[in-house]
Amino acid sequence: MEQILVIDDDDDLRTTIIEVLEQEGLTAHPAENADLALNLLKKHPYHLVLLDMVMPGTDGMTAIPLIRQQAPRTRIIAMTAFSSAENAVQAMQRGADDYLVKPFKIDALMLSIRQNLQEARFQECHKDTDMDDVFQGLSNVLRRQILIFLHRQGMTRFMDLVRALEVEDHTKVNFHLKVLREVGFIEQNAHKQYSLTNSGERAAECLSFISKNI
Amino acid sequence: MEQILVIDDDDDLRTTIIEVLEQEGLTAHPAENADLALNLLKKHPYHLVLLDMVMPGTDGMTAIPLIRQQAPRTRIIAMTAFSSAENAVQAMQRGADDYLVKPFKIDALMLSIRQNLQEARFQECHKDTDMDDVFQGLSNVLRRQILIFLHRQGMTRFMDLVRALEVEDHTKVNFHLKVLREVGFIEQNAHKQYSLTNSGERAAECLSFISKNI
DNA sequence: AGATGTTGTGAAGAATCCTTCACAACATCT
DNA sequence: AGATGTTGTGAAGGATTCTTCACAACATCT
Repeated sequence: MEQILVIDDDDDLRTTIIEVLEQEGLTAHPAENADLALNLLKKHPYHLVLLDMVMPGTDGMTAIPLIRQQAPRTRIIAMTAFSSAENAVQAMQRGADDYLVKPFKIDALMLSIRQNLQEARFQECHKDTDMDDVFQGLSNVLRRQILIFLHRQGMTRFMDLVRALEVEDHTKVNFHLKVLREVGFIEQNAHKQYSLTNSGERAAECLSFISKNI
Repeated sequence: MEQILVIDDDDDLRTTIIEVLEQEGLTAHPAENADLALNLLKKHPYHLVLLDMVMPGTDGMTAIPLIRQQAPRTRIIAMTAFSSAENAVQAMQRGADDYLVKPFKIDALMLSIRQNLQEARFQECHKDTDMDDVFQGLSNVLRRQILIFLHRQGMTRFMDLVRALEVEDHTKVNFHLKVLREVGFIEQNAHKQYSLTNSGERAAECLSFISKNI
């Protein structure tokens, strides 16, 4: 069952939204401010949060990165009555996945929720690569260089990659490309160009996270 | 020198922006439509593109993911005269890094450019400090289990660790402890209890980061 | 002292990972 | 067509990593 957290200080609206969500067969919990919400998120995993931007105490804009930090995989839909393009951009830059302008139709809300839950589920099933595969992919210097190069460069053809990495024996690169393909980090398009899959992108981001943090 | 690509069908605006950027000491190239821009991006790496949303031919909104795919690390600043929150959200969801509403002050443009270039540069510093040791330490299931256990548990004696991990042969654990010690992730105190060093703590945090994000 | 449990070493072999080599299919250019 | 460059396979062997085994120093308990 999909778990949803509704963060809004307006009692009526919060209750209404929760009733609608439960009618739609989703499980929804209320939180009347951001701090309570963060506590709930600490204890329990949610698939998605609906977050009001304007609240007493910690406001929504501030809360976004805190929620992101606490629950990196949880979808965040920002809601606001005072909308502007600048505000929307800021919310997205801080990590919101969508941004709804009040008053919205229930249909619009449900559409956004359904889409975000589905994308999350898609990424989830793409995540079935286990930690072991990840480390299998990352456990070799050349493979890490390939990942980083493709992360920076995007689509690249085989020999260009070989030359960029300054490897004399191209079959060596081939061997490691095969490993990366088997692990699901890279793929080839119709023109035989290599690029990262999204799980490969995430792996490359992990690499940069590690190199930053070690 | 920072390379910038200005994509706009309005000749006057394009020229003006390029002049300003060059006065600021940046290198800027023009492209009057999205297809020309994609060709330029294929040939040459840019740090940042300024992208008009409304153009004949491939429009800006369509171009964003294409640019993203061709040049994943290039910053994209979307520009539009017809702004709405919905439009801004869509641009960000497709991969824009910022979204400016025309007419904008030159100062606002330069601020966004400077910020984006700086963040990009920050992410760039990928210095391959001995990542090899790190991965040496993390490249084995049992070693990862040991790290995670010590991260949760703190100081632990040898046989307690062996039993907690349910390994039948204690010398196996010993072997991996030795590796972890050589890499500098763990240490022993006077009572022969094992615990994480601070670099070991950081490694364990990387592990949990990875398991959250993959 | 003797029995039991803890902590550790070193070496041999197994398993895995990586490199190298020989070669081949295919595209592109002259 | 022939030459050149690109992309790829498979097998052999070398290198590294992991497991297992035999054993030993030391503490603790009875």
